[in-house]
Amino acid sequence: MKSKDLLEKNKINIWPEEKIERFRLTLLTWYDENKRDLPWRKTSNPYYVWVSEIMLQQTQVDTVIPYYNRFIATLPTISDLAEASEETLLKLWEGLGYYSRVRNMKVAAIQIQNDFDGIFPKNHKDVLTLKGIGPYTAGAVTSIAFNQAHPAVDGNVMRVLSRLFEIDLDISKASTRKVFEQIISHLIDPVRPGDFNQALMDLGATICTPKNYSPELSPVKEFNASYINETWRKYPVKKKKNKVTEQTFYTLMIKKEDGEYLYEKRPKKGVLSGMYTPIMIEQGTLREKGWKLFNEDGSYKNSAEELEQNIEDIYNLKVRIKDQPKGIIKHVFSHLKWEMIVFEALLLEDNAQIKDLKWIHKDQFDQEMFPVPTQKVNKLVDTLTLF
DNA sequence: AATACGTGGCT
DNA sequence: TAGCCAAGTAT
Repeated sequence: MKSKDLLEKNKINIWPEEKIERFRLTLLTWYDENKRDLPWRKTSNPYYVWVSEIMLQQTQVDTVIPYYNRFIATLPTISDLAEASEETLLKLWEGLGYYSRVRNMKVAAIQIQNDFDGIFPKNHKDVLTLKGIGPYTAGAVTSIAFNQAHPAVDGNVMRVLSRLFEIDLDISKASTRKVFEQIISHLIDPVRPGDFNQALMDLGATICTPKNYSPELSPVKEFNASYINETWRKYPVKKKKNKVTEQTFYTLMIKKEDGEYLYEKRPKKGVLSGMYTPIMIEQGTLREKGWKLFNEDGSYKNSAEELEQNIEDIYNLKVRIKDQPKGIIKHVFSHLKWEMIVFEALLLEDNAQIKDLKWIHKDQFDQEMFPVPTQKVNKLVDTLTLF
């Protein structure tokens, strides 16, 4: 669909040129005086801008800063990234979440070596071919690093614009982003497109916030139709999320006498792919159909014998499991909740032939990459009483 | 088009 | 607290 059709269809009236120019000036003046001092704003190196934009996906600025500094200090060039091992990369990303982001960055770095002579491409279409770079990130990097007038529409921008123009479209729908990109293509400052995009995001992050929003404090309130019409509480329109799936796992900290603990590498697909967790058995998937560790009244059964039998059947490991759980750990993902009922166990006999098992000494925990649920379980190690 | 994919902060 | 929210992308 042509851009004009897209805006007309949604009854969005773009301002006259004179008003657009006043808006640019007002926004950029505010930005120049109020922009946040962020490490990636000290450079226009496209590699650094790229790293920051990937880290900032669905992640708050304060969380990203230390990760960003460590990442570029460790891997200062694109070729460093292309040659880095998966373990190095995951350790640098440990705790940030959405780990496919860093795996994709390595793929993209190799793409840059192979397809673009090792130099980050300037052409917007070329940038979009890079793994892990979608419409937002392509617009952000080309506008910020190369000063090209491409929209960079993220959640902030959609929230700001939906309030400015009283847009009723559901911002949680993928198709909606294109409408906002059309608006930006009209508004964006042709001289300072990178600053314009960042100004809109800063405005969304600091003033035009999701909660505790006070439109009268905005530097662009005179342009804000929802403020003028007192409809600002309606925007943005966003569909509520569905409830997340809840899963309960019997989680085993299996220990050897020498202080090593057993971990299992997760499958290549799915949540926390390729990362290590303790042995986890989902409640309801045990061999004994319907077997549970709890009595009907919610109290614990006084024996983990059946769980031991399942471990032997599945892993060829003979273990002695302590009867009472060591603790219950809850971890919330974006799309599911885990409840981990943690038991300590002692290895009696190891006939395992599954290669994705790994013994790790507790003194080595700091050197290993663990996802946060595993880190939470690991914290219980110091409290283990053993047998 | 809808869903999978982490984590931490805030109310 | 349970739910929402944060500079999205891949499939």
